[in-house]
Amino acid sequence: MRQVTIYDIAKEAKVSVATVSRVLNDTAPVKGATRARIEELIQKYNFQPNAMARSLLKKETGIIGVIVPDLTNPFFPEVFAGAEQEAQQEGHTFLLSNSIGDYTKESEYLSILREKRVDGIIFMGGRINLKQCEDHLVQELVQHASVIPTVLVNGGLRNTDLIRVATDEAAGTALAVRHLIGLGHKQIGFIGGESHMTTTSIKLRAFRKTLKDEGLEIREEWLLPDSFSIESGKRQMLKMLDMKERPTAVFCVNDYTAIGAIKAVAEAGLAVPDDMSIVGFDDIPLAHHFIPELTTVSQQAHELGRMAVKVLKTMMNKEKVKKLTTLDPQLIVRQSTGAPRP
Amino acid sequence: MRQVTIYDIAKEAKVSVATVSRVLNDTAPVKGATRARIEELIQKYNFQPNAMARSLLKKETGIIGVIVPDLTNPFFPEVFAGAEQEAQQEGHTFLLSNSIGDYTKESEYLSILREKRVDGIIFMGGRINLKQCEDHLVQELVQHASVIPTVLVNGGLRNTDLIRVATDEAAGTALAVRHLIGLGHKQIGFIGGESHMTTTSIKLRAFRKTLKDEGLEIREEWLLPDSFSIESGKRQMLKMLDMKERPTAVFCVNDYTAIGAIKAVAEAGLAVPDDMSIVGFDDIPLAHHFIPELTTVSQQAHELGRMAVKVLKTMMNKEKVKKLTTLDPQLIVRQSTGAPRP
DNA sequence: CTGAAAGCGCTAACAT
DNA sequence: ATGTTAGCGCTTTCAG
Repeated sequence: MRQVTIYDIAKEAKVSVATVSRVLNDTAPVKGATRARIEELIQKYNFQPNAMARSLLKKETGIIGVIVPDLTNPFFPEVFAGAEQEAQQEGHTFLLSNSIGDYTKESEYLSILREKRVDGIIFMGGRINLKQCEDHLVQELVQHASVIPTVLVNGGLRNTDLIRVATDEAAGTALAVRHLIGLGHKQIGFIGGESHMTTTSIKLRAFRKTLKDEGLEIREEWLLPDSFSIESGKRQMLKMLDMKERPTAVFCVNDYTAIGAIKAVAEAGLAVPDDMSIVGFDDIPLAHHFIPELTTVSQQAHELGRMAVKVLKTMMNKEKVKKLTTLDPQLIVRQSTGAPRP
Repeated sequence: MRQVTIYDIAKEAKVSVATVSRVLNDTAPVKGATRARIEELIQKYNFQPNAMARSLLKKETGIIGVIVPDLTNPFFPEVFAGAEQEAQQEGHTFLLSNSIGDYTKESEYLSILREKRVDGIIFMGGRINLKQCEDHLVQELVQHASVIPTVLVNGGLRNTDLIRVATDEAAGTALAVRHLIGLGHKQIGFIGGESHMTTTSIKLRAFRKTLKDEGLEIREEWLLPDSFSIESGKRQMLKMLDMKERPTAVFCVNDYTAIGAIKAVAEAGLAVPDDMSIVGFDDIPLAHHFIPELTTVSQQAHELGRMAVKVLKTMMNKEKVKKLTTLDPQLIVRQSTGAPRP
């Protein structure tokens, strides 16, 4: 069934398409009677103008493309919701895709977004979280970004000046570690995170710096990166519990590893936080439903999403934007941290 | 910076746009040399054809619109991931929007999707989960569906023949209740769910039917709908624990209420499952990380998403489809259910 | 194998 | 206040 066009309306209303367009967009005065007639027809046929035809000449689609690594990770829907809220007013819509961290897929989506002439791109995960990113992947993104306003969320690419929005993970780490120190801990470990990802190295560096600044010793054997899963948290905590001398508290790179660590402690018949304080990162929903409720650092995912489109909007207006917009993370103190046993 | 067009390529290659189009779409033989020259230019300028111009005349956009009530609820990202996987091959992309269950917002998005001429719509949540839906909301959706292939996921609209894909919630409920009965429970309660939503009434009806079929008594005071939150589960379980005579097991409408119920039991100093068996519904990630791990019914969210686009694809091909495609839920037995105390 | 030209549905000068 | 017309960037006959 062919959709009705502006021509059909015009013909039946006995006016030109220009007039119909005028009432559609309220872009010039139209006589009351004519307008009424046209509006009636629009109602009658339930006419909705073809956005593509319009975009073709206006050169804007009202669409923002979003690439996330894994929507199944609760962090991203939260960012998305924030972005959506901020985009609401301007009536922007989102083309969303999961890259599953697969660089090929990222490239494909980038192409699709480009073909669809989206007004802007929000890029998360994958290549922008790598400590070392292959050159052609960098170039590709730079190329796209030179044509379409693009903002990288919680990531970046060395030697480029791509616009970024990020929570200050180093500050977040410092917040968490200071909290532990404030509680009286002097022996603190680090668990989780893949070493080739920036989020891990940023946190690890901040971790070391904070300990050092506070005059505490850094014990290399208590630095146990691995991956981001619950399993890996469990594994590394098990390893830690096996040591003759072990920390009284650990900082985990994210909430999943923290939960894994807690499980390991519990299964070893020890108590959190009495025998071991544990702090996570991200504040996923699970964090405050878990028992014990997890002390963690909130990345303000929602705010991150809002900020990303805010920045994107100013880019689309061709105004100047800062290369890096930073968001302050927040420490959420709950039950998994406490003073060490005397 | 104006994007390069097929004309720019054509001019520089000294051929007509038709020829460029031919190599772009491999739609007719082109002499090797010419083709090479053109491909080189395409490379050089990083040319990507404008999808809108193409869609304008092909009358298809390669976009599927998805309306979900709340992406922050882990069920939906899972469905989305399934849909994405299935759509992959055909290269379809998704325009996603959160309606927050707000009917006005649903209407807005429906309009936008229509204007953008998406190839199909996947509709979830909101009005299609209402026992009683206002007529104009029904009509609106029917109208859109008459123009754009639309599938309703886990919901429906009375007196319409909109295409639906859904997990069989009644069967899932029966599965859970039979499991409880098989364990030896004879006194079983029902917790959670808003009464005006179909998911609640479907489950409640199946609950009653199963008890009856198994020859068990239905105690009206043990039927406690409320809402879908953790809080409501807790609240109703508290109420139940206060009764002089109480069930030994409860079926909760979803995992959140089940978790709330468990918390209430734990805080009352009782044990799950020894003092109270609890079964949830949905199998959200939290379900198997919670302590005790939750016995629940999986809706097969991922499969649901795949099926939805599968159905959508056949609709887009103008082939016949069943009005209702049903998916069998699965019982996932974990730790929150067991035999009642003797 | 290649080119010319019509047209997809709409907007925006430019006329009237 | 309204109509005419030229595109927006692409695909697709129809000729050659």
